[in-house]
Amino acid sequence: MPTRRSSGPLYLQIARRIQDRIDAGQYAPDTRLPSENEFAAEFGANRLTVRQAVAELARAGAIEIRRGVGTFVRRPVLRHTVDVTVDPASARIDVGNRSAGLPPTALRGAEERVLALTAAPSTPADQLAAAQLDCTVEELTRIDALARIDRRPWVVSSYWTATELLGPAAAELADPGPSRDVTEAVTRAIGVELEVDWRGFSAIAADIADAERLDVPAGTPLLVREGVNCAPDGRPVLYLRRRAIGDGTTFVLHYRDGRAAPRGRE
Amino acid sequence: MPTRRSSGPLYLQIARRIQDRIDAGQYAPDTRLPSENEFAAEFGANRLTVRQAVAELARAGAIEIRRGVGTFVRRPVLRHTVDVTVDPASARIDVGNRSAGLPPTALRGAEERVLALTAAPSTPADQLAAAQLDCTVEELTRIDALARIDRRPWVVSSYWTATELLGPAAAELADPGPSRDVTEAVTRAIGVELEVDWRGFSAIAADIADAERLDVPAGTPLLVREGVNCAPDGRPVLYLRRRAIGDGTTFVLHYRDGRAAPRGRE
DNA sequence: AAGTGGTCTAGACCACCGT
DNA sequence: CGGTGGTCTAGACCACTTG
Repeated sequence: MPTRRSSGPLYLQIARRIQDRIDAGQYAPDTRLPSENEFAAEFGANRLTVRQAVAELARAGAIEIRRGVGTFVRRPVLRHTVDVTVDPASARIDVGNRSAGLPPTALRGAEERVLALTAAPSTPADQLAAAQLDCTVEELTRIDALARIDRRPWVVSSYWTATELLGPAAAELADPGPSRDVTEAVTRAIGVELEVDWRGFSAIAADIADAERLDVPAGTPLLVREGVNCAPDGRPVLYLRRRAIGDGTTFVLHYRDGRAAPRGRE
Repeated sequence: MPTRRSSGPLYLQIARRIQDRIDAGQYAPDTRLPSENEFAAEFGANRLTVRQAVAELARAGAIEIRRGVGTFVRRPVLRHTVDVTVDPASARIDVGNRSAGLPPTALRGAEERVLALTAAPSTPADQLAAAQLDCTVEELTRIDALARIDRRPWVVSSYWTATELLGPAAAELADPGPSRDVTEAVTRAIGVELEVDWRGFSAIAADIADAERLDVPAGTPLLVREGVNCAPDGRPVLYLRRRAIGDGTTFVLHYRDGRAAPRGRE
């Protein structure tokens, strides 16, 4: 499923061009974008077509539309964080990680493949990862992977870790051929036992890139599960961020022993 | 913020009328809806206007559009459930519940008010709640509440419990005036100590009703946290389902003792 | 008052799907 | 092939915000 370059509907081409300018910093955060009429003139398209492109970016969360004022590049969102300390006795459980002994039925027909391996990446998400791992983006490698269930795209995962830690095992990971458990492969490449530091849940709109990989419309709700794994000495070593198609996934935490799974689910 | 009846843009009025027919069962699940041209003729509107209404419902997840074929009423989604058993030692921790000793800073400026109290409700969500609590919808009462942070809508919560269990305390709850901790008020009304059975996380698109309550566009990603609380004898007593504006909320689970909160968050 | 985005119409052509 | 949704245009009027 190669990324279409400059094909497809006109409104999508326009949306991509605007998004590219935002990514390039040509339109900075909080900056006002050109008006719909100005875009229409520039791209030689009808205002409604431009409008569709702009609406797409707004749904994807890239820009914000203020009626009667203009459209603006969005800054990374302010989040309300609800913190909970889980009993450290359960520290070894990686919520939602296959290697934690999940019932195999939960992920029957699942496979995961590496999409790309990028050294020294530089998007805003990469900056965040660097902050989590107390290092710079230059020291990082990002691994992008796509998991499918029954051949349908299900979750996009990104893993960040120090390039140095990956070492020669990186080459093996880069081979996009085989299906594998990427979490496990990365952990093995790093070569130390990792323990979970924290996990967070949130929901976002699919941006244009994730939308193409998951084969859903931009703006589709995605369930985000992110978190940090540490080396035994407590140093943060791995930051991961999964985006699952939200309305097809539930993470369930069971708090009581010996009870059945939630009822009434198909 | 009263619900607009038959006002507002034409495309929204049309969307509501179609949604009403779906809710009433007039258009059953998997049924094909009238074509855009047929709707246009019926409502005396342009096809593009109808199209906007239909797109709204599709974003809200109520219908599914199949190109070249037609639009169909969606059935409740098949979900992939990832189950994890948390050490029962942490059974008393209600993830994200204020009464569990969360740092007050996490929810500074928060308030929660009851919106409505409905006996014997009958939507699909109510059916699900009844299944979770091993009873019929006739025996249930649903409590809808809206929490705000700094006066901005933040999360819509629905609580289901047996009408009988609520007893006379229901009248007090129904008073929409005061701000209160609804979880705590309901628990007190029931009169027994409750413990957490399970909690689940998923992401959905805001339907038309939630979109109005949260003052966001239909289709906005919402972070869903749902679960069941039990009486000490193990009987499921309370089912709750919160929908938070997804891109403004993160639930963070800390697995290691004595570590700082996730870094790099604003 | 001027400029912005929001809604609506009329009409056209295309791409996709089933028969 | 016919019907469906998908895209695009041209033009119009409205509602909102700011100066």
